[in-house]
Amino acid sequence: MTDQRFDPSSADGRWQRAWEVAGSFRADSDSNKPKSYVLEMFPYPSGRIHIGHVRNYTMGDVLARFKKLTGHEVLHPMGWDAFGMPAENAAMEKGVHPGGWTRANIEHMKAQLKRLGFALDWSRELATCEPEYYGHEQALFLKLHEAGLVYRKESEVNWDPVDMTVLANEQVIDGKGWRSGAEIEKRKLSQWFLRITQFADELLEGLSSLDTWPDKVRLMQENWIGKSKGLRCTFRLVDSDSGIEVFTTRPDTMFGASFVAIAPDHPLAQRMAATVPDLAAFVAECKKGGTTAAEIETQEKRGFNTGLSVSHPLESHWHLPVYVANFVLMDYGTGAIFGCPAHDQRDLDFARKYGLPVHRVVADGDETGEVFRGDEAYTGPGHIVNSRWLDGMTVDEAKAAVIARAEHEGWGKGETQWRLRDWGVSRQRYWGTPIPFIHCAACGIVPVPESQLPVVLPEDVDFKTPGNPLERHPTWKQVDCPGCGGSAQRETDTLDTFVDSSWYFLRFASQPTDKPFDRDEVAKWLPVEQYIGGVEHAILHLLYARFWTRALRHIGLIDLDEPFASLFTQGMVTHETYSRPQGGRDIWFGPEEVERTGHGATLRADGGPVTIGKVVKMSKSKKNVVDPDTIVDRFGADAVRWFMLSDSPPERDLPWSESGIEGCWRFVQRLWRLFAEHDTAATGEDKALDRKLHQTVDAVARDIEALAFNKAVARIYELTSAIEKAPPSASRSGAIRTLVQLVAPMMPHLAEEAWTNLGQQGLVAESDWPTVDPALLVEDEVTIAVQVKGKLRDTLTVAKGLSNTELEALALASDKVQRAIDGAEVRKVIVVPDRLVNIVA
RNA sequence: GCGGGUGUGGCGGAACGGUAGACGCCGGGGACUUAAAAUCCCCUGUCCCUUGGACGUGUGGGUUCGAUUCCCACCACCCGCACCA
Repeated sequence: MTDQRFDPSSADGRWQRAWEVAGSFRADSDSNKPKSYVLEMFPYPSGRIHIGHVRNYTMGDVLARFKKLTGHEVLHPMGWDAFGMPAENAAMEKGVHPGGWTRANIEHMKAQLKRLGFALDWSRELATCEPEYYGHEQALFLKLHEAGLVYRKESEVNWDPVDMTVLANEQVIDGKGWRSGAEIEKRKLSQWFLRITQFADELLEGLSSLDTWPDKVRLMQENWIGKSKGLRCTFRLVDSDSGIEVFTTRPDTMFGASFVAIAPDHPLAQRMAATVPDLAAFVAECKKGGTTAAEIETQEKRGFNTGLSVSHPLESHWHLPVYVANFVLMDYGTGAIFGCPAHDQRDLDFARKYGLPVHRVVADGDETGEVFRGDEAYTGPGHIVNSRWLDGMTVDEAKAAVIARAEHEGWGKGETQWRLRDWGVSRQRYWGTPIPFIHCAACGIVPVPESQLPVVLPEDVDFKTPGNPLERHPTWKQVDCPGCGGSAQRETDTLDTFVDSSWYFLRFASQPTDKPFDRDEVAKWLPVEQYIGGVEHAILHLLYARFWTRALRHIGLIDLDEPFASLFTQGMVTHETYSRPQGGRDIWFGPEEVERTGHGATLRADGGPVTIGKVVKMSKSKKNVVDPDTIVDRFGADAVRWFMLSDSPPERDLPWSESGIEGCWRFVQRLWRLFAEHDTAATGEDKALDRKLHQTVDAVARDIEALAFNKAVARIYELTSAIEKAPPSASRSGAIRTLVQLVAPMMPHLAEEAWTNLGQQGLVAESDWPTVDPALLVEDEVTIAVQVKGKLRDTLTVAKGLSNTELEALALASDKVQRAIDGAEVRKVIVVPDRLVNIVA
């Protein structure tokens, strides 16, 4: 006799051990089954698993388990994106070592993941912070260097002048350092770059082959790469031989130009600043603040009139003033622009502020006057006006015409420009992959010989003072030059952690000790059939991984263009917030501190009311987090997994709720009763139930493959109700056995327990997905909607496949329809077979 | 500021241009019980002159016999913006 209730506290661990003993989720490279590589973005080991991880990994797990049931050899691995800033912050705040902290976090989080019963091949686990991983990364970096894809150049960082350290963008708050509170400055450093722009065209073209990626991600990447055709041309300085080189994507608006602006770090600005103190002060002022685009573009547009003038290339006696402006970026184009205020918002803001002329040169309607009014630039299509020989052309025609003339007259040429910039990978930090180069006074910058890899991080570092501990370490950076043998220094920059995550999916395919990956194993498993992670990675991580894959193919290490055949971006897990104003600001309470009471909520501690706030992403600062361990303790892994899959479509946010998880718990028990209490000896056929069963199996399979888990869940609820209501029969017994298999990918522990209790041999995780009889998928009756002038007036249940005339006659015979027509003349009847009749009267 | 997305009952959501609200949660009523828990059954978009009807998918327009779905404009919220991962 089975227990009355399903007890996850005993069943979960028992089945997790059974899978481990059976090696159910070991991926066998030599299997001749079709291969399926299911991958979720690996986590940063922050300390504890977040409920968002649980959602992400549950989705991948359902797919991986389903693939196994449908006859695939599945690779479903897990690892750790283990380098990064939080470990150094912990070291500074708590005095622990980043390595010890990270490894302890990994142990804890691994145990948390295991409790959820994920079908992972733990034999392939990796952590990017171990030399066994990053040593291979150093070797790859050196190979890319040999191929000319790695170089050094100057680039700006956020400099904290008090802590004397480089800050990440997130450490700059309102232009000030997060610890010191000092005003941040932009400072130039010589840094390492990867030549991603060499692949810009390929990365753009490749997007069209990724037709199972979300359109939004492809669009975002396309915009990020930002291919644009434009004109590079020279504006000659008046009374000088030299000029200012400008790049523009809008040569059509050239006659609307009213000024030229250069970046504060443009060579001309730098030269002039040396002799003009006011300009030097302005340039220094521009150095304040952070380096992010959002910050630069939202700050007030300011400029400094240099007093210089340039001639307009199309009209040499027409002179334009030259400004140094804080919104012009040295990194993009030539570091100089011409401003056409009427048709660019930034230029318009600037022109209004400095009283510069605003000429309309593109018109979309009757308004064609030269004087442009208002504070909203017109950037849409139209025809050119007030522009001499360009008048009447479309924007595109005018662009081509100006480029043609510039090339003919020799003052400029058409050019393709990319918004994408090369990837700066230098980080002035300890907890990352050391960049394997040596600085020698005699030989310059020399690669570490492959035989000396890995360059291992020193363990004995201190975090008491800010800055890079590698730089300060007493001995680590002192080495002999591999070239001349003289004394030299190691590079102390480490690699951006995005490098670590740009090839981990290759290392999962095989883990040889003498090389980063085995080419044949990569060929067997890659590309990843389904990659799942958050939208926040839509651009950077995914673009870098695509680039790295192409770069490795370029140097002949693999034969793969795109690493991820299909991509899915899941939504966040959210929760309502609880707060109470105190001392002029809100203080927040966690869900476990609060009692929900009908409409409101009270604080358990004092019984007083708290405000129920917005439903937002779970975060420590708002305290609206739930801990996966706690809920697994209370409800077991299956109820938690089921909740992760129910209700919300997987690409949308999922609001966590106490009542929701309780509902899932009740459903687990409801299934358990159904499995335990039914009459296994019953005989006889139940055609309607058979039909429902086969329709459900078919639909659930399609839903899982489309990752529409919420729909699969809804169908399983429907089938469960249908089985519960059906009288005992052989059909019903069969349906219950099949239902166990349907829920097995989602609630694997319950399913194993039930499978055994039903007398089935082996593990349900290793069984075969039920087959569908196509004959049972079709219904023989359909319900037809009958509308009069588009409004529903009646429904008819009729045999499937009636002709249009039969349906029309049946519809007109309806009393309700006749009442709605009310004697009016029937002008038209629209019939959609097996669906609807619409009478237009 | 720029790029991308989302918007449907009290809540999460479903719906090849064709019956809006499947399925779940909450709530209400009932059954069982000494009682509670658990479980089961029924009801549950709003409004009205309630055997019926009107309204209703962020807002305002448009296309169509018919629009949650397609087009245009707007509003609100969310994500990304190159050193958070």
